[in-house]
Amino acid sequence: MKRKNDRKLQIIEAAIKIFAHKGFYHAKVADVAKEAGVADGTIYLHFKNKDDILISLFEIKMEEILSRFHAAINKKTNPIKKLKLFIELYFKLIEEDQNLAEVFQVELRQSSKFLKDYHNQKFIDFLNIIGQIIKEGQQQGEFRSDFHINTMKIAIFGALDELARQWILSNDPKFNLRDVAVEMTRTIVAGLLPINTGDVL
Amino acid sequence: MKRKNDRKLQIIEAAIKIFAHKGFYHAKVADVAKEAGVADGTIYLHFKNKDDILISLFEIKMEEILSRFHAAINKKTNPIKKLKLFIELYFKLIEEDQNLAEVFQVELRQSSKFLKDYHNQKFIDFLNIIGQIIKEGQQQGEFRSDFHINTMKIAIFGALDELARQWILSNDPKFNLRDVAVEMTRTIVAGLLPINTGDVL
Amino acid sequence: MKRKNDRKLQIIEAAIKIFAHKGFYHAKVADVAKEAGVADGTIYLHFKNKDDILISLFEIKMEEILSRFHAAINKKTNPIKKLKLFIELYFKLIEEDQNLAEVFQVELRQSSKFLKDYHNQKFIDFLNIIGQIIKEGQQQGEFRSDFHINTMKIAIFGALDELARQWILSNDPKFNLRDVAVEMTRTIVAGLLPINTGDVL
Amino acid sequence: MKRKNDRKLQIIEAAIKIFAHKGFYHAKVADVAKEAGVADGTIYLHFKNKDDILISLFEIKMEEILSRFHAAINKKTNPIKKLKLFIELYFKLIEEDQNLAEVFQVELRQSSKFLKDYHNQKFIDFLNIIGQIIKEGQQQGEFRSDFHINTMKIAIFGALDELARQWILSNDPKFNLRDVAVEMTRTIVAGLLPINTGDVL
DNA sequence: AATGAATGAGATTTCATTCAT
DNA sequence: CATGAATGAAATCTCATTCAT
Repeated sequence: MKRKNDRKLQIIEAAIKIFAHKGFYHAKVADVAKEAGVADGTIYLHFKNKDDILISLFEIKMEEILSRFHAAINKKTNPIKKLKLFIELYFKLIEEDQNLAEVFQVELRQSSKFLKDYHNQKFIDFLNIIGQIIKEGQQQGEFRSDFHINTMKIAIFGALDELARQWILSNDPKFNLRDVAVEMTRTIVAGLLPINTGDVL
Repeated sequence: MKRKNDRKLQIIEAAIKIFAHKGFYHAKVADVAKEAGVADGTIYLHFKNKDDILISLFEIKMEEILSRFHAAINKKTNPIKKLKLFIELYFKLIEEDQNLAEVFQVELRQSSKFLKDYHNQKFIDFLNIIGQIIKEGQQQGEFRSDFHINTMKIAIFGALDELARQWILSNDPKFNLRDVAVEMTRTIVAGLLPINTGDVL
Repeated sequence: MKRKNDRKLQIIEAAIKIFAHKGFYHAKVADVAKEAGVADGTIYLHFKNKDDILISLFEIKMEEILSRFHAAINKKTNPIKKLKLFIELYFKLIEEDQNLAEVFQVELRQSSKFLKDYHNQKFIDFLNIIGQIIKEGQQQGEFRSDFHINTMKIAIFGALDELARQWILSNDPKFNLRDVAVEMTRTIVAGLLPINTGDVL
Repeated sequence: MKRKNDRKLQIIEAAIKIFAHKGFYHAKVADVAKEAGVADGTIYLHFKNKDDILISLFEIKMEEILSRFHAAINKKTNPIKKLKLFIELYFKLIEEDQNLAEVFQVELRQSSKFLKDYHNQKFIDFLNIIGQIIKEGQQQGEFRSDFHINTMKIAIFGALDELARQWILSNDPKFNLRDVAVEMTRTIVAGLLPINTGDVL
């Protein structure tokens, strides 16, 4: 049993690399097999079809990520600290495994719409980490309450995600995600604090 | 015998519809031809190949969008008003032509990495509309200066874009982009105002 | 009527050039039209289809060639002189219009087998010029009689033709067809003279 | 599961038959596949593309032919005997495998100009068998020396080749290649013997 | 379980030919 | 007569998936 899972992970790691470099549609199953060092047919002992590789990859990796995020964030109690940490963790994640990041950013975004029967619950869970933090912030009076949590969690994720994407696409060495994390934390928190902006708008 | 440009636009409109519904990779050139009411071969009188349909589509539509945004935003002088307007225009754009929005959001994001020799200058121009607004805001002392314009323009675009994407993907009638515009304007402006957050972080 | 024929010849000249450079199958009717300076559709006012361009081209040009050869050769009476002249005329023909030569050599050879309903009578007539010369030579006792005219006319044509082909393909400036004509005349005549070779074979 | 080479040869044999009957350009890859009893896609496991079938076919068959000719001819020492043998072998080759002959005669002649990057070294080697025989003949004083070997090898090949082609195209049962071989040997040898023809020319 | 040769459906693209102007 | 935009049949080639070994 352990062995079987090893082989599956081995294929997934190969798939991440290949999908990141060629894109899901341009990647051939044979490419993944070669990168994984197995025969083409072996892929089909572990995955239903090509789509299933992408879905499984996402499920498995996302589970790891969710655990990691939950574990780290639950150690803090202050919502602002939690938000700061989330941002740091997110950019660290991107930096650590660019290939995985690229697959998530580009391929899954596009694919979830076309992969049959795939409801992307893990992504929703991920967004909800932010949602939960904001909620606590509102409950504790640290954040304004004149916005919807569902809107804001998407907006925050979108901001971080787009920064991550542009960081991946650009190869500018001056584009440093740690600095970006500091900037973004400051700005996002500023945007959420209970400060009246009514007079300028 | 239609004017050459008419025929090209007719195919582009069909392509937007088809690509939005099926996705670029799942869409057949024959689908586009049928939707446009022309023969398959006619496509190739106007476009080099399938990729070229997507690129041309983007170039032409993006030009329109850039003009429209520039024209509207240049009528205002106050950076905060400009930012507010940008957000409104962006969501209006998404609402007006969901198919186009979907193609831009999903297909082009994925494709721009693989379409050969396609440097997406128009997208950079679009981002720079936000960049320019922020810059003016900083110069006029309306916004903080402790962040990079290039970071912030990406973040703002990412936030709006992700909201738009989720709006398109969800069909929740309660998810109203006009309300979102109001919320986001308030929050983004709050995030940029020259207010010290140092004490909470 | 004269005008109509002019237009047809104009297309034929263009076709010779295009077919010589690209080969019949790789040449597009549109290429021929462009080279001729007419619209694609105009071609079909003068020719039934693409095959018909090649056939007509051959018929018209071959008629000219046959007349020219007959006229020149009939001025001589001696079969050896006639043969010498034929060889000279043939290489001169090749040198004069390489494009036409190339079309005849490569395209027609291949095409006559696949062009529907085309029995290549003109080519037979051309071979028979040689046949007639040999026949006269035999009758006048200048040539041996222990070979078949039909065999020999093909062999002689083949020798000259292959030399022409290689001359066209090579661009060796030292490969001079006039010298070749001299050599070949000497050798062919030697091969036909009534000299017994029985002892060496 | 056949040996890889078996499968390739099987496809080549099918291709020879199909190309001979329909011509390279009119033959569909699907025709070859069907004749070979394999799926269309299988062709592409062994050949890069349709052109590659023709080139591979030529290379493989030509190698066989060159070996066979070299082996047989090297058993003789006398140049005249060698030439006689060459002629016999050539016509035998044509008779033995008419389909292959047809492909070589018609298709390759036409194609070699267009198949990209294909320098037909094997054909040059084949011509040089004749060249070598003539050279030996000259060195041993059996043949005249007042002609160029490079000219004569082409002429001899051309004569034989055109006879072969006409034999294939005609279906005349009286057209017998063995008789032709005898005639041609006599004539070619006569043409090369050191006999002065200066007085008749 | 693993292999990898074989499959064959399916998509892009070409281009000879037509016909309304 | 001439045009050239439009047609659409047809062919090459790809690649996810299967299955005998």
